Amino acid sequence: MVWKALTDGLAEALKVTGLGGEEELRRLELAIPRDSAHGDWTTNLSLLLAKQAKRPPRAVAEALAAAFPPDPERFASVEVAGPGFLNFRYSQTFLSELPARVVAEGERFGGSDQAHGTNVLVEYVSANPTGPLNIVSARAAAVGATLVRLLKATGHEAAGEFYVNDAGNQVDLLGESVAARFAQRVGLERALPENGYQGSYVQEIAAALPEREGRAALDAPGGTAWFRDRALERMLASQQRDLSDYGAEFARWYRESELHRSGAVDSTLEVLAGRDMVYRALRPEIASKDRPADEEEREGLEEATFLRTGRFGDDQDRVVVKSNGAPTYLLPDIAYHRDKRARGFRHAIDLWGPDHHGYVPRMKAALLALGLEPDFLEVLIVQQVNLLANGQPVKMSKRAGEFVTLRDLMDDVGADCAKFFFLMRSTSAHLDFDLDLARRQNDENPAYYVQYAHARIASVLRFAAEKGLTPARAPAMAQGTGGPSATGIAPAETKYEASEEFALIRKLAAFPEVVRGAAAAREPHRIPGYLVETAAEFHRFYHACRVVSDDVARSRSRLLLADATRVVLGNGLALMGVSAPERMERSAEAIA
RNA sequence: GCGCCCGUAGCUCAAUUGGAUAGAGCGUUAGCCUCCGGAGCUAAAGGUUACAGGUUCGAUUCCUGUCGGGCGCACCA
Repeated sequence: MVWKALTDGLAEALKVTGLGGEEELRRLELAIPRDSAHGDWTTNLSLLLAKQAKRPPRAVAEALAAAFPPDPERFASVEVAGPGFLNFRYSQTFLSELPARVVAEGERFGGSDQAHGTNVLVEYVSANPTGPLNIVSARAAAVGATLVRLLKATGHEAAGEFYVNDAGNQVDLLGESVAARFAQRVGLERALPENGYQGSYVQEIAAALPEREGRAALDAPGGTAWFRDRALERMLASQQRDLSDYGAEFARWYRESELHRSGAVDSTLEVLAGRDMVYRALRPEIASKDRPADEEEREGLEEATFLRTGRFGDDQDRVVVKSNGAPTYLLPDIAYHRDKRARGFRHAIDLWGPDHHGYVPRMKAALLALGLEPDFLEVLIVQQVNLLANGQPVKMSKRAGEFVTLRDLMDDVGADCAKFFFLMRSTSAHLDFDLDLARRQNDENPAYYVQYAHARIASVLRFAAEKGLTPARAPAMAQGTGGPSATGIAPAETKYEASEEFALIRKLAAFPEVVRGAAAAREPHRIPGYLVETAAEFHRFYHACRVVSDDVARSRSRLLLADATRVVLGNGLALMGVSAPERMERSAEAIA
């Protein structure tokens, strides 16, 4: 991996010149400049070290460049540029051999073992099992699943998990709503509870219940539990089916009820008490002028149990056990994260919806109170999605149960297209999802651009094969040894001259760094961005360079480059969970 | 009132964690099919990065303030 070679080389240069050691190396930033005139890789290390070295940045850069160990297999030059950047340029050998290396590594190309197997748990979606998955869940599912794949690709032991809130008021309310709809179905009078769920799926669940048992449950003392349990399992199964069809994999569906049953909730409270982190008190006074109505409600309240989250950066202490003895949502959630750590995960990444961002300081504070490492939990907020149709926002009312579901979206624009659109944008930014554009199966739809390039390459390879031409390849290829010569292909066997060929090769060479950066920054949107650029680079190459021609050696070199591009596009799409088609049918709409 | 996300081309968004001349797509305009997939390519036009300060070799990025948009501020989950 080039990134590693540069890091090692600069470490050596720092040592030789006496400009720094491990401390300085930690500040090292390597990047692929957007302007290729600035080389294939660049670092600003000398600019960062100039002050402490008490030498001008350019002088530091000169010294580092001179001390950088020669590596003609990879680099042709190390230049000092601008105020003191160090720019590295690939050697012809490296570039000529790269396509063969990409094809030899196949689906492994782009990955690395950089993380050395660090355990990471990614919790995502975790929607309440009280209704169909909505559009924000669809976005979170695309992002979370891709994040897991990115982490795996960079050497993490990563797993996806869905936290099922199957305990508490919300599922009780679902049970009561279903019970009411069931009663109405069998001709009995029963009003929907206040704030009950109104979506049509509630009726569907009620309609599927066996009549005799249902009637018995309606009359039984605590019979709503019967409705609750059945509604819960049905909702859960439906969510699991939707996410599976959508391509979002979860290693485990972790139920909140397990935490209550196993005693993990109680023991977590005991641990917090043992650390002197909880106390019993009445709710603190809130400015009465803002909340006059609270005066009456507060009368007669018993003491609740508070957690000292205020000590750890939260605005105030939070209630973990209500005055009626029931835990708040926070306590089992703390127990859940404690369990994540106990299961051996070194790091937990949670993807939460936009309405939960206020909950982040509370949760982090709670885990600090528990004694977990400060950086154990990392929360990413998946911002909201605005659906647009005919250029107008699609109105969605959760109260009336009217909203576009994940299933609607898959049926409407397809899972591939939906995922591509969600992953195109930065997770932390609001997203306008243009349904009209996503529905369109023509050149205006960016989701097809990358897939088209992949299908086009497959077509060219098929065309060449019919003429008996195959991509250039070395007879014996060393597997998995890494390094530029690992393919064993001799440079003379591939012949590249055109600027479009080298531009494409350079773009392919950047893929591992894009994957590494996307994983490290938790920014999946870099992948589709890179793939669009790569597809564009391929199309440029394709227009400028005839691939299949009478020149057999050149044809085979170019077929190899096309094949390498196919591998990279395929790997990138696989990271996104988007299919890489060998063929694409022209739709009637596209032809018109 | 407090907190979080955000404000970049007509529209939707990037900008490699502070880097070199702020880039794509759509839309607009002008071109390119005897030939490997035209769902493609080439080019033009389009910017005081909301505004005002600050930090430094360097700011779209970090800090402060103002304006504007969205979302949160429960003994709900």
